Amino acid sequence: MSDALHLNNQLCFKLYTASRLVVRGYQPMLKELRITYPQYLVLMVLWQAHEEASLPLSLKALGDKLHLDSGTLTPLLKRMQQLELISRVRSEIDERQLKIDLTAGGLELKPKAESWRAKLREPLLCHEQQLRELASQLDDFIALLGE
Amino acid sequence: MSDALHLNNQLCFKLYTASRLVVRGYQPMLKELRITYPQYLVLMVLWQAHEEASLPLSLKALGDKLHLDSGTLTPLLKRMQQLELISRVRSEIDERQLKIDLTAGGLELKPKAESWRAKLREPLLCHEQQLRELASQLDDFIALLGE
DNA sequence: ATCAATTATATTGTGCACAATTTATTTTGG
DNA sequence: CCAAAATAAATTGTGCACAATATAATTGAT
Repeated sequence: MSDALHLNNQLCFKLYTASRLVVRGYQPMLKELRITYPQYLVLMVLWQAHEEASLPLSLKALGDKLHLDSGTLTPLLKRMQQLELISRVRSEIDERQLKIDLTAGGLELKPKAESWRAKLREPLLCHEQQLRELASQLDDFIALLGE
Repeated sequence: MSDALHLNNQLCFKLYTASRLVVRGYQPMLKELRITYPQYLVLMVLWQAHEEASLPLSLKALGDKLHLDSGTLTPLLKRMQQLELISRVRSEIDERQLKIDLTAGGLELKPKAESWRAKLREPLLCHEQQLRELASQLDDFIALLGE
């Protein structure tokens, strides 16, 4: 049969599709918050760092968590600064580093995101166990590919 | 604790990360074949259609399989035409439709991709069952989100 | 037969991803 | 101390994704 290259047999395509579908699901929230999905990911890192009192974060530290480099983050963070969600300041200790911090505006979005997240999860509640399994398998897979 | 928005607890972020990691894994093949990952997906659809003797495909039919619209596909297919991997011809029956067909050049890449795929899977062979599970769970998840 | 609705593709504009290179700063080994 | 290596960001350039809109061909209901 030789369907090795059959699209629907390819894990890569399933991941690509699932990832885009999820982002699509976030659109109502993102539209209301007036941010993009990658910007939402950045905010999640910063909200979390805020909880842990480890703000500000360098661009590098942020990029390590998201697996993104300065080529992606530099323009993205400039846009977020324009939106007054974050601040971008050179470290005085090490002039190479750019310190990223949350502004009041960026912090304000957190409770809104939390309530949206609850709302978006609602239709999936009855599949909680299935989602937990998927998440766990993805963790293994990501570890397998070398993280 | 309130770690609902913790990055590592978010399925969406795992999918986003896993998807990008896989594409990264394909880079050696893509570099040799001188194509991008989305172009590889298009070729997979066309190779499969070729097997089923259902070429040419309209842009619409291609987009339905990949869940991509003309905004993405039109420029992508134009580039693939430049690379002489595909042909783009208006349907004579319905002038709205653009028929996409494989060229000899596009067909030539298939055996190369097949052998690359075998090589790329090699290090994962011992996790065959785990990958099959993940694929199956992704199918369920994609169906859950409405496909 | 005609025109309104539908369908297929193209276009425009924004924002990632990422490879490759550049610039500036800091660290380190001799 | 100093030059070479390492590190952190920025820049440049290409190619998706996708929303929104435009254009043109076809269909369908009257």
